Amino acid sequence: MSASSGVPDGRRPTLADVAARAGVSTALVSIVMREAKGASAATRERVLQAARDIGYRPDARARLLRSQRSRLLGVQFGLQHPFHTDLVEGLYAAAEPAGYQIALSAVAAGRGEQRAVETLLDDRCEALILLGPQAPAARLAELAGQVPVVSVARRLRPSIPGLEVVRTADDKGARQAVDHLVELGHRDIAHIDGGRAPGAADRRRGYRTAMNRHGLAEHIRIVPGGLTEEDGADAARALSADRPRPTAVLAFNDRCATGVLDVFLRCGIAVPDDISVVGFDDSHLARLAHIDLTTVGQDIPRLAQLAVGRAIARLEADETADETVAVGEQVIAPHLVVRSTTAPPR
Amino acid sequence: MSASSGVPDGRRPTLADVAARAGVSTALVSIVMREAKGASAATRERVLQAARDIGYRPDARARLLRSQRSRLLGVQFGLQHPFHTDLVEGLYAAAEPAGYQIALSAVAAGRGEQRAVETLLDDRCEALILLGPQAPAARLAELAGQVPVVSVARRLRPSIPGLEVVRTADDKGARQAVDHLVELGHRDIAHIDGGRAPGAADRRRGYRTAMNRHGLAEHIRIVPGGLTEEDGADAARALSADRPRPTAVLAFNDRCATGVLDVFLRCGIAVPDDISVVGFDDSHLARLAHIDLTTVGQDIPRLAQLAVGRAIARLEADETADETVAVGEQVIAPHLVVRSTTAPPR
DNA sequence: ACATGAGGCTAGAACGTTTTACAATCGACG
DNA sequence: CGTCGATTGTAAAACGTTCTAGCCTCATGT
Repeated sequence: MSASSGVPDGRRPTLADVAARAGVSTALVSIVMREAKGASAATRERVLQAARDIGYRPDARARLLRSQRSRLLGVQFGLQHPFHTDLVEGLYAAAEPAGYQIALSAVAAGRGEQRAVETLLDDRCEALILLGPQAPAARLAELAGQVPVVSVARRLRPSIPGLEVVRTADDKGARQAVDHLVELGHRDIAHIDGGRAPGAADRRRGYRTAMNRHGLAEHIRIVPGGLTEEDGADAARALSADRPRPTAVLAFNDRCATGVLDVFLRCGIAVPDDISVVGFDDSHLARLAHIDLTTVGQDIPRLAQLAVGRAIARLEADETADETVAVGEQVIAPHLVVRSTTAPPR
Repeated sequence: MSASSGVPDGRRPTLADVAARAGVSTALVSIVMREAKGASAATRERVLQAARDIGYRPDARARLLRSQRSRLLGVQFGLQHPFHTDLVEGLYAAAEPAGYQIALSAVAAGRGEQRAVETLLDDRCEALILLGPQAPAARLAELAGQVPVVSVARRLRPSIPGLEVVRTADDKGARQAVDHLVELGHRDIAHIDGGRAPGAADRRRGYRTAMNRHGLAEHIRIVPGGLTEEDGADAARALSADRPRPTAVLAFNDRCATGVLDVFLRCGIAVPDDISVVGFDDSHLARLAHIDLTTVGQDIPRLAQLAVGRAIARLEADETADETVAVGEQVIAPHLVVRSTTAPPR
């Protein structure tokens, strides 16, 4: 029996209710609500008052069912990846001022990318922003055929039409990490890789070329890893049994590095005294003082800004049939953040 | 020029397209797509084939514009709270088998609860599941007047109609933590509280009564804190200057505890040798071996399951005008998880 | 032979918006 | 004094579904 809403029955108030109360047509109410021109200041105020009175809120679904534009950007992200949640925060910040909404769809245990993307598509998102997508390139190409797609942090053949890539120069990042370690005096530097994860191939390559460049070819050691703490832990266990043990490790990402730190800690291997550890991403995780991880920083706000920018550019271009948007790929530079998990070898 | 879609122009295929191709009415296609009864096996197959041919996917917006039920549960969560992301994972797992969809709306820097809830409402969610909402009770009551609301982890006057509460027995949790510390031999136990955060009052009270019960009334010390690492760090700095310094600290939650650990670490105060630290939530964070925090565990999958269950119960009850759902509040027991940040005092 | 009922299907009206096309009013200008 | 162009407003047709009512057809029971 809550009388907070102005309509008698339980229904949510609609345009028609507002129109009736203000004594105008629904079309006019629509004009006022959209802040379009075509209404006098006086009626505008009268309509707004009526809307306030009965607690009217436009129905987003109906609205975008009618108007072709939904101004909705679908975002797929990994719930448990700090790097992704940081990115999402940036995406909100970039999209809302530009007049676009974000629709979130999480990838989690029991909910794969396929499912995540499907729900976004069903919601009629105009473009898809995929954070570190793992789907096969063919699948992404297929998607890009239906709707503009921005892949963040995953490199892809730039020739796929309708597909934009925004990413950090992963190879360069790995190189920076190796340079830093070499500068500290390390020679035996291992890399725990990310397997087939987005960016893994580039980081692997960056590591390899940097090692070669420093004349450390024979010390190249790549341990299979992954992108979770568990993957890092497994790799670290393998590594700590190796002889000679490397004096430094570059992990695929911060989560992986955290797993590495854990294992070393429990085995009594001191970081950074016995071994140095470098992560990748500079997510929230790395900044926790208890972890305080030296890591390769990605410029997260920038990545988010660019991703939204590319998606929107694509949309507005499609609208005007303007073909001058063929950028395809934006690569931005990483920068090393030195914290306390790296030091000269003993 | 991508011919992947079966319709000539760029349009997304609709019911009508499928109907035309299969040579039936749109109503029948609708019946088939919804797996409703009223179509023969033969035509059913023919329609499905046509749908596949042209790559038809139902339009979620149009669908729920028409059908009164949207089967959509709106979830408000804090992007940066591991406890929340863990919960969201559980919510997906609970909702999808029940035939409900989850719509996510994040609270983040620059995007408050008000905004988060508004977008959910605009999307015509049938019910709202709010994770640790901080909004004033009056606001929540107002919301609950419009739509069933489930508050997770935030206690509220159970008398508010349309509002369900699912939470952990926070007071009991705090008591368990204090009991554990007392058992280890601690007497001087401080509490860094959560201020006005959800659950903070109960945890404060639980701490206080437990201390009293153990005859440690004069050692009660409550330091103002909050729910982020920064809040914990500030409190820890204050605490480490105090004389006598407490031998144990119960922090408001895991994030706060992490901040505490950081500061102690940097000040050269050893945990658990010089001081024991207990967190709250048992989120991902606490389990990171580098942190390995003794904490009060909340049964996250259970909380999620119950939250979805209550929301759905409410909806189905409203539907049948059945008034037997007045549960209002579900409180579930916490359990202490002992890890490596607690030990007997020196 | 005739009602009865069930299965299979369709026409057409919703749902709550936006959009298009057009009508009325009014001041100004020739 | 008629005509023009703004301005302010409206009626009605979309948008892509679901839902209600009802129409066939055919088998069944009497």
